Amino acid sequence: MDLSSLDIFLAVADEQSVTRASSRLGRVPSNVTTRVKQLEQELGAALFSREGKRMRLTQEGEVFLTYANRLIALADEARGALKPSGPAGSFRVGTMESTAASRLPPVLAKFHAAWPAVSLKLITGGTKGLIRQLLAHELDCALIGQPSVEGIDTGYDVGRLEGERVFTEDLLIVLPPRHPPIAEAADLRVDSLAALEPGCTYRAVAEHWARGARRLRVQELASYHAMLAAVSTGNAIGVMPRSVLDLLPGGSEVQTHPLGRIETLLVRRRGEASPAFEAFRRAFVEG
DNA sequence: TAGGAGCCGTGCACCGGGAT
DNA sequence: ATCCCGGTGCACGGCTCCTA
Repeated sequence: MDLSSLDIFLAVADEQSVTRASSRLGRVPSNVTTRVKQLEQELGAALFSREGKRMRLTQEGEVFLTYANRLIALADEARGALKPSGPAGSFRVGTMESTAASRLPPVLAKFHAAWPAVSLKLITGGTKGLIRQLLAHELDCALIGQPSVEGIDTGYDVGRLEGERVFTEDLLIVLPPRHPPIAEAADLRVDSLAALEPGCTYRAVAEHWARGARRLRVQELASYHAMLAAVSTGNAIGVMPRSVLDLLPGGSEVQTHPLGRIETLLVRRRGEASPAFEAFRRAFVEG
């Protein structure tokens, strides 16, 4: 088992296609097929199930994926550690959509300028999904939302992860332009909540806030632009940080109700700090 | 240093599945 | 039924490493 075999395995797992993986890797498909088969023979397990033309990871493949990600990341880290000039290699950062839009641009610009040798990959998602990916070694660190209210489980496991606060967000319920002002959830005139995926911390906080007073039907949307558009029609409320609302065109036309403060944490697996992570962390701390 | 063995990548042909 | 696309197998050539 060598690193190139792992690269090939990861590319096929990611693309679910030999042809797309081969094109991404700059190899011919037959070579990719051969290398995958060799790896399967060496491991004594079928990593993929061939379903027609689709290459799907088997259960063994899913298990091996975690290890392959760890091995590749460790190799990158080892190469980076030997470079006196600073961190290098790939660095995978998971982030909430809102953080990526409103907070990260200046941090990323600073990081890229300081460490051009680091190939940074940004993956967006909800807090729960990001934590799962971090624990599965599919990410090197993640920016997650951590509410202060009790009773909301984000999946943040302090035994296996460690993190520090990098931002504080003012979370808002976003109300349609002509909705009367509210003091609590019972004052709502609509029963639809436009929100992102189920693992989104902000969505969980909004649902927790409305619990008991109103049963909100969730309209699941893919972006904050779509959320604001849904709110503007008058049929739904939304939930987003003030920093995001301020960036959206039309954001000043809706009404808001404060939902409290949410910490954004920069988290990593406990005890694992690569040179690239330290450099990334400094980009936040030193502003 | 030269020759052989083994490994790896490429090119081509073939097969099967899906779309039209 | 036909065509197209994607996965696979095989032959071949190039490269590297080992040994005499």
